[in-house]
Amino acid sequence: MSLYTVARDTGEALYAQIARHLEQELAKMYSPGDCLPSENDLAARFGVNRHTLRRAIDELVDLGLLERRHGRGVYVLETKLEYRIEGGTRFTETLAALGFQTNVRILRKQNLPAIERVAERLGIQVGDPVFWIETLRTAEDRPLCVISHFIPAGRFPEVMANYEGGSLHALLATDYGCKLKRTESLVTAVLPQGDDARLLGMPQNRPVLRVKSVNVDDRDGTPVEYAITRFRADRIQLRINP
Amino acid sequence: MSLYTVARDTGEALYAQIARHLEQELAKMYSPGDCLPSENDLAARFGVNRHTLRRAIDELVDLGLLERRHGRGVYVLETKLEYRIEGGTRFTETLAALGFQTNVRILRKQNLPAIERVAERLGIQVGDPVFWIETLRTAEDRPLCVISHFIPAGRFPEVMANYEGGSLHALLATDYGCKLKRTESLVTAVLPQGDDARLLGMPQNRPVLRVKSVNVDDRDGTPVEYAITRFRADRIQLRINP
DNA sequence: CATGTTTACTTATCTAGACAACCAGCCATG
DNA sequence: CATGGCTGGTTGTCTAGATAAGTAAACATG
Repeated sequence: MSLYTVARDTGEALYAQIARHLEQELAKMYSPGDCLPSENDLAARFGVNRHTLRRAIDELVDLGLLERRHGRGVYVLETKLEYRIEGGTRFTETLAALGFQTNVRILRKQNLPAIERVAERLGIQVGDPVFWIETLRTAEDRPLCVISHFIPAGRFPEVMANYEGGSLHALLATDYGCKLKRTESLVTAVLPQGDDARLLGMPQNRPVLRVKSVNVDDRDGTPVEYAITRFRADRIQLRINP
Repeated sequence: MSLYTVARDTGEALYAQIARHLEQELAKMYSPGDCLPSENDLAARFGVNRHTLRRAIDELVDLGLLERRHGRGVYVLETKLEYRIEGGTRFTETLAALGFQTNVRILRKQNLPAIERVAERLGIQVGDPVFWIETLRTAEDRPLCVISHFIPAGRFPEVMANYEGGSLHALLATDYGCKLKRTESLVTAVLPQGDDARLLGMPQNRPVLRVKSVNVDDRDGTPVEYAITRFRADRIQLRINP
């Protein structure tokens, strides 16, 4: 009996036991950036099939503790001490997939020099040219959210001319081959500012959910888009699952 | 070649293609509450192994579109305009870990019969006794959030008497050995109601972030606490990492 | 030295089959 | 009629093995 043998009779699934075990081990013996032993090795160590071990690792990946890197290994993630909620997904795309009739209206397209906050998130210099695209999205013909997109003009010179509605992300994917990946989302609640209340068809004194997000190109990790989305709070609810 | 045959050469994984296909089908041909064909049937229909089909369904379960019921089938969920982000973590504990001087003040402790909404989330019957504990948490001596905790009195009879401040979760852990795990969080923005604005020291017309969460005992999966937290929106920001 | 190739590793996906656990409804028995 | 068990169906888990595809470093070649 190896030290690592797992009891098989507690009713708890093997993969769950292994996940718990690994989680403790991570805290004790690993640091952020470390690479775990290969799946085959771990499977042998726990005396289970590789599929079962993968299922265990999947749990920890979902928890945000580990990250898989194809062809390289499984790595321990930073343990950020931020207000952290796992996850992150495309926002409006899911709604469309849910069968809601969604629509995009372009409110504004403009070329601007980057201010500090935008430059920092896009990884460019203050003053570098940035496309500022503002859109209004509706679901079932009722306004859902206003989005301000900021895109580095240097990297995507033709986006401004080519974007005529629809999914901006899809455009970046088809024209530039970007594989978009959301890196962070910050959620706050504020009162609507500027034209937002009017655009969203809501009273000035009702809150909006503001989500700031950065999308990077998963191929090289460079920021591609910084977006600030304002949802009508009465029409949206963020679900956060473990 | 069946109508449902999936191309196997596009680079996109089979399960992903099937997930996309099913997602569209859900929107067109199914209603909330419907039961899908069995995994075996679907696997046969798409001409793939049952494991591959399960993987596809897993995707849609993660998206919140479907729900598995052991021994019964896979069911279509309600499509509320609900926005889903993965993840979930303890809330105030993290702040303490960040080095903030935090404090808990008990506003109210009371024994109540469960109303439907609470009973449903705690997995008990309407009318069953529930402890309702309301707390105000401060960080650096400034009010941060008000939390309404609902705890099944039948399972934790002495909690009410024993809880005198500090971490309620810690109490549940030490006194009952609970291993708390957050199962879901729903985030909305609303205007403060009741005494919340006064308690939080903020104007009535500023929004609060309301987070509803359920904590279960990870050992047996039974709900242990249902909590509704109201954060001062100007003091908090939810970070959601992929 | 620079560059392309091979090789040995990794994770990713798919198939196949088995059994466990759970559920609902049918049916025999009292 | 009421109860309990049987039975066929469902999802849940585990094993086994194969192949694809990405990675990094050693290696060969110019």
